[in-house]
Parts: sequence; structure tokens; C-alpha cells
Amino acid sequence: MDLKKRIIHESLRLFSLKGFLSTSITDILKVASTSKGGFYNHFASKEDLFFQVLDEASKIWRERNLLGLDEIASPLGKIRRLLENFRDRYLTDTENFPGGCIFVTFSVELADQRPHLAKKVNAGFVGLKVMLKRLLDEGKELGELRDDVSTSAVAEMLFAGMVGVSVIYGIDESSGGLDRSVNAMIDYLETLKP
Amino acid sequence: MDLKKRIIHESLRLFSLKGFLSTSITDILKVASTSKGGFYNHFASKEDLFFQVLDEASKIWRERNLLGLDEIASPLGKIRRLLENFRDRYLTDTENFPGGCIFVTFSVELADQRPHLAKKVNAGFVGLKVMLKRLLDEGKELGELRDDVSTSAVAEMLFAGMVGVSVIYGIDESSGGLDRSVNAMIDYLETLKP
DNA sequence: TTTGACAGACCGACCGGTCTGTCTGTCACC
DNA sequence: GGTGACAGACAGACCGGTCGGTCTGTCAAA
Repeated sequence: MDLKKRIIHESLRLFSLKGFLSTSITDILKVASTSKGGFYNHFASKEDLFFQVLDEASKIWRERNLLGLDEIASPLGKIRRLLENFRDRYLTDTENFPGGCIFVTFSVELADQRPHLAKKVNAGFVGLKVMLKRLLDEGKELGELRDDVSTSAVAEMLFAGMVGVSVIYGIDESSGGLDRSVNAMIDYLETLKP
Repeated sequence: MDLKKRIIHESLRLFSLKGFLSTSITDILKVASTSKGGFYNHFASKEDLFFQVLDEASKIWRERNLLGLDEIASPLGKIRRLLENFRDRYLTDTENFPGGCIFVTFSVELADQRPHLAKKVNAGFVGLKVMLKRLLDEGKELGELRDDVSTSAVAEMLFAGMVGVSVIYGIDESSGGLDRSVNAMIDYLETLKP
């Protein structure tokens, strides 16, 4: 792997563990076995690195969470598969995210401190929320959901659940709470059917 | 207000906004209008301050979230009231928590970096989760819940929802997502009744 | 011989923490 | 009541170390 990719990969891991602000460039140089010269030859600044790491993280997020969704016709089935992917293939991916979901980490530490960095993170969150709502709306149209269900409220709650699970899993990877929470969310989806 | 209380109060606000690690003692000295001498006269170290701020934050959390719970007999009613308090009296308390829930901020930034500080934060989380499960168990015993409901899964999901809402509200205070999410959680509770 | 990748010395700013000095309020003692 | 000894509260200079970033030097490939 060439140096640039190695720096991005190792930064992804470190940012997941310690966040962006608390990870020093020296930390990155150590695990990537390079020097200031090697780093600044590929990145204009630490912020430049941030955006490239964020792009890489988004790519991995889609790879992990959207796998197999297009093979499923039912909108509610897609949401169920997304939640299962999220549980089995994303949050437990310790190779790329040893410290838990990097977007949550970024969001919490940057929201009030580096708003221009937080913006891009939040855009991704909004994208997920919109996707959930769209799938719910499609499900409603197909009669998979009761008519009295508020799709925006359900989307908001599923999204909050996913974010919450990410935080909790980042704290304690071994409590079994991840499975229980996601299963409860899947069961909840069932209760919305006619 | 005397200096020590002022330092704790202003630190609470700053920690809520920027987290513990990213808030420098100099930052605190500025908003509290004091000096190194004034600070170290009352606190042995920055970590000492952390624990005292955490105690103060826990006190405020209980004041805000548990208000009126003892006047309610029904366990499910208590949970409902807790969620309403959480929405109306806690997350929106910008005087004490201008940057959102301080426990989430602490937990995310400290879990992998200052485990001995994160421990106390997590203990509080476990306490909330245990309380939710206990109320659900009591509700089940009183026939307020269907027999097939898994109280531990529901507790875990409610907890994840509260944590998730805290993160989301910290990002965007004006989206209306807070109300929608909490309302969806309250509606969800209703679906668990016989 | 030129060029690009990388190494590492170096810069000013800032970190948490220490230490000395000053200022003020409160005593005992005359 | 006056006065000198003392204690605690606070100010700010200072310390070694680390931060992000710059710049020069080295060395292999073309």
C-alpha cells in the first residue's frame, strides 16, 4: 500500500479511537511509519486529511451497510437488512473503526468547535435520515405500513436508535446491548405493519 | 457566587460545548475571570475538576429528569414522564448544557483515551438503563405490558434512543427532530400495552 | 542533471502545572 | 482602639513538553 493510502487508513483508525482534534499528526506519523515530510508531501494540512478520511469512511459505510439492499424488493425488508448490516457488518468492523462509528465521534467533538468540518458529517446524517423516510413512505404506499404511522417520526426514531447504538457500542463492545437494541428496533418495525 | 462554584459552573458549560480534553484551563480562566493561582487554590488538577463537574452535572440531570416521577404511580407513566422531562427540561437546558448532553460528549471523547475518567460516566449510563428496565419489569408485573415483551430489549432501545437524541440535538437544535423522536418513543411504549 | 518522495531539524503558539509574590481580612496583644 | 503576625485567596511569570506547520537536506529513479 502506498504511503498516502496508508496515512488515510491509519488516520481513519486513530480518528475512530481518539477523534480528530485529539489525534496529533505525530501520532499518525508513528503508526504510518513516516515523517512530517512524507505527510505534507501528500496533504496540504490536517483539515485536508480530515476531508479525505471522511470520504474514505463514507465509502466504507456504504459498502458495509447497503450490501444486498438492491436484491430486496420490499422497502421494509430493505430497512431490516440495513439494520442487520449495521449490526453485523458495520459497527463490528474493528479493522476500520476500532473505536466505534467515526461519524458520531466527529459529530460530537466538532459540532461546536469546527462547524465547517462538522457540516459535511451532518450532511451524511441527513442523507441517512432521508433514505429511511423515503423507504418508509414507499412501504406505506405499498400497504406494508398502517395508514396512521407517521413516517417522519419513525424515521427520526430509527435514526436516533442507530446513533445511540453507535455511541453505546463505542463505550462497551461486549455487553450484548448492540444485538438487543437492534433486534428491538426490528421488532418495532413489525408492530407498524397493518 | 464564589470562585469555586463559578469555575465548576463555567467548566460545565465549556465541557458541554468542547469536551474535557479540548477545553484548556486557560479557556476556563478567561470565562471565570480568574488566574492559575485562583484555579489551583481550589482544584488539585484538571482531573480533579473533571470529577467535581461530573458530580454537579449528575445532580442537575436528576433535578431535571426525575421531577414529578414520585407523584406518578404507574411505572409506564413514570417512563413517559421521564421522556417528557428529558425532552422539555433537560436537553433544552442551554444555561447548563449549551453544547448538548455533557455525558455523551464525555463518553465519546474519553472512552478510548481516558478510560479511568470514562468509567464514572458509564456508571451513570448503566444506572439509567437499570432504572428503565426496573420500571418496565414493574409495569409487566402490574399488567401494563404484554407478557411477550422483552423488558431488557425495550430498555436497551429506549436508552439508545435517548442517547441518540442527545447526539442529534447537540448537532442541530432547531430541526424539530427532538420532539418527533421522543414522541415516537412515547407512542412505541403504547404499542407494548396489552 | 533534474525531479519528486521522504526525513527530520526547527518555528511560534499553546498545553497543564508550579511557584513566588501581593493583597486583604482576622486574629492576639498592648 | 491601635498594631503587628499570620493565613488564605488570588495574580501572573515561568517550566518542560507538545501542537500544527515550514523548510532544508538527502537520495533514488528517470
